[in-house]
Amino acid sequence: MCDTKLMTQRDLATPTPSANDGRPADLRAEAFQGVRDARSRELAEDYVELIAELIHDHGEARPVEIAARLGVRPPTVTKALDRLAREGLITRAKYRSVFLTDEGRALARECRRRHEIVLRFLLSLGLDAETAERDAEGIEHHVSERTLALFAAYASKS
Amino acid sequence: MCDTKLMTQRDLATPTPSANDGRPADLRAEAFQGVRDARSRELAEDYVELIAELIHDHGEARPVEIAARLGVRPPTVTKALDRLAREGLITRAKYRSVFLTDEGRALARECRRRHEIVLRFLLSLGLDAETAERDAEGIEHHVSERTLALFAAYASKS
DNA sequence: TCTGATTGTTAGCATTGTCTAACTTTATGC
DNA sequence: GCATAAAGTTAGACAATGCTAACAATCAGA
Ligand SMILES: [Mn+2]
Ligand SMILES: [Mn+2]
Ligand SMILES: [Mn+2]
Ligand SMILES: [Mn+2]
Repeated sequence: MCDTKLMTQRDLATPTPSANDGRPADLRAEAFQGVRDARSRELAEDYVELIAELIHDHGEARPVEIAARLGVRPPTVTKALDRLAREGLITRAKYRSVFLTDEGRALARECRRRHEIVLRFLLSLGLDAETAERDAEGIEHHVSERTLALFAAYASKS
Repeated sequence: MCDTKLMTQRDLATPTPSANDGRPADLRAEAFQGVRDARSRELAEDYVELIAELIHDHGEARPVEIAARLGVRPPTVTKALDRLAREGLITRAKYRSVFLTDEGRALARECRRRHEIVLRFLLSLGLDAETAERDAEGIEHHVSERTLALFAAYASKS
């Protein structure tokens, strides 16, 4: 039934010190931790960025609009907005539209900046607009300030 | 208690057709959906990539090593491996080391390729090694094949 | 001003991903 | 070969993120 040779613990223990050694294990773990942290912030970032945009373009941010633009169902938005309110990024009253707190507005500004730098960079690399927008939406949450600076420099130089 | 002016639904409804119009709402929703899909694949990708690397470098992939490199606790790994097995990416027996299925190996190869292209690209942009590794770990899951091609071209050209 | 359509919330479910505490199995070293 | 150390699993908790179905509030038009 089981055709894989069952190796016992420590079987091939000879470390085989090939490529990456030293203490990259720690650094790697930190990198992964950083990615997990970024992932936990993604949702809030996309929400506040979108809310700021809706307020700017339409005068207000309604849950139904947020849901449509994010491509999720209204109850998902309700729950997410509750979390954002709990985190102090927005204020809201039942059945009413959504407002950003100062903190939320600051985060939105920061996200919009990142988004635009990444997007402009991808476009300046020669990527088509649609793919650029798609990729930027994911990448924006995972670029360090340092990388962002390089992206901005490249985009303005080209 | 509530100092925000409570706007009623449709208050500032004048559409204010500023910048982005047309049907970008749909496209945006698709972009967000794509990011959500990518996010749901992130974990499996990092696991199989790491497992392949451990097998290559050390002859086997043990949960304790996986946990150390990812910076998570052993039970987290156990549960994740159960999911990967259920998805057909790995095979395993209790208390034994982990093996990749053909499908898992194929995914690992693909992830490694993406990871390396992104990493080389960031380095060729002038980013320091540590930040590059950090950012690559997050970005790799959100670059389209098209973007990847541009990254590869830039890196080899520079 | 009703009344039907639209919008929003609630309740309840499923999955993922993380943890700690406690337990079991395997490996190691004497 | 046994005792201890190390590795791995199980159980159970919890938060986040999504969904559907059902209900409630608001809006808009006749
Ligand atoms: Mn985004
Ligand atoms: Mn964005
Ligand atoms: Mn990664
Ligand atoms: Mn990777």
